[in-house]
Amino acid sequence: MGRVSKAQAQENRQHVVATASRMFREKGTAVSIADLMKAVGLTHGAFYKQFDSKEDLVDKAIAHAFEDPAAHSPAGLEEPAKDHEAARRTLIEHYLSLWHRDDAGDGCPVSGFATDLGREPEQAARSRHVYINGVRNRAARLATGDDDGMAQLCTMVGALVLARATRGNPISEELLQAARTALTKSGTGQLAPQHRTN
Amino acid sequence: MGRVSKAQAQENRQHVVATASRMFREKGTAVSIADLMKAVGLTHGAFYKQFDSKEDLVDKAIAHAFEDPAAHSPAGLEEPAKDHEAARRTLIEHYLSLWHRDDAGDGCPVSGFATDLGREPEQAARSRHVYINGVRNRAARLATGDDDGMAQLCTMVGALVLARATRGNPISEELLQAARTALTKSGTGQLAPQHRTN
DNA sequence: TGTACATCAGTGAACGCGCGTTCACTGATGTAC
DNA sequence: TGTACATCAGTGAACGCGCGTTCACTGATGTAC
Repeated sequence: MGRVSKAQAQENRQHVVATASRMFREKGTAVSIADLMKAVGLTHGAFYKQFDSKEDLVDKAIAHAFEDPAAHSPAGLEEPAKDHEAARRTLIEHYLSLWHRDDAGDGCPVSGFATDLGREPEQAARSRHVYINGVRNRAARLATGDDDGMAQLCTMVGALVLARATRGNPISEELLQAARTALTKSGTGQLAPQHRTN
Repeated sequence: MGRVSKAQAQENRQHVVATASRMFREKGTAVSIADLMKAVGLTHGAFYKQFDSKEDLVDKAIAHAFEDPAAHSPAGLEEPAKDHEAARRTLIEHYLSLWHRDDAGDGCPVSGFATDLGREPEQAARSRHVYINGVRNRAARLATGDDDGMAQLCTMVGALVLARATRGNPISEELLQAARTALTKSGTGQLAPQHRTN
């Protein structure tokens, strides 16, 4: 295959970033360039025509995940909610759903990249400021009258991370339910369906 | 170096497991056998005289982390506390301390292995039952009259993981403090010192 | 207790493999006239 | 608008390197007599 049109090249580039963004959230940033490019449908040699290095791609993939609207508001949250409290409840329900537990690739990058970023040396990780903005943003959406939302975000991230680690055992669902109850003070005893319905 | 005494071999073996337990919590289970054995002070060839495979070691290292008393009760919690509520408060204070944020290797394995275990295929990870016991155990120690401790554990794990991911930015300390306040309803505004004092 | 020999923890070179990265090459795209 | 040539996204082989694992070898330990 010879040269490809500028528009096609741009499209391929975005496809690589979007795919990396999903694969890194799901499997960690250790996913290899060969596997990534295979998933995109290109050969690994093309990678370096588009990116300086793997590190460069990791930065761009993390930034992309935070711009991905699906990661912000999965399922039925696309249209802006009537009021803050309704939006807060919807966010909690989706965040602690079985769908979100089982589909980390399309899920929240705050949970998806937390451990990988925590293991990077402090001065490296140029994407840390993007991550921190994401944390503040999500906390703000959880804020209530007497809480800035940060403790609630901790509860949600912890519940998701623990539910993923214990998947296959009943405690996984119990953790999600316990967090829901604590955050809404009115647990329904009913978890959201496993897969997206929209 | 020729053969080594049975006692010495046993000691070396335990040293490898203990070191792996710390390094895996800090850097993830991707730490190489070469690096691990170097840290222990042996050559990598000796590894297979003691363990079947790296997977075997990972299982043993995770189990060891859950048996490590320091991981259960860091700093001044060695002696059994007078009552459950005092023990609960002490656990929270230590869990959300700067020491715990900055020393993952000697820290709680529930936080340290959560993401690694979450990325393992469900049927693999023979150490998952050890992990689940650890989760139940810690939740029980946080339980109060109207809460089984699971939502609180989510808050603590989330706060720790997020504080590690954002280290170097003020939000890291804010997250720990927000979680403390939420869990004790009496935040002191004062974080524990960075390093162990005992 | 003393000697002879088997055991086996640790050594260090080597294995095949996958990693991130480089590079000569291809040929359709984009451009200059 | 048509022709000639430069550009450069994508290809696929190759690079050095570190990975998990194997193996012939060493020599102090452990044991049999």
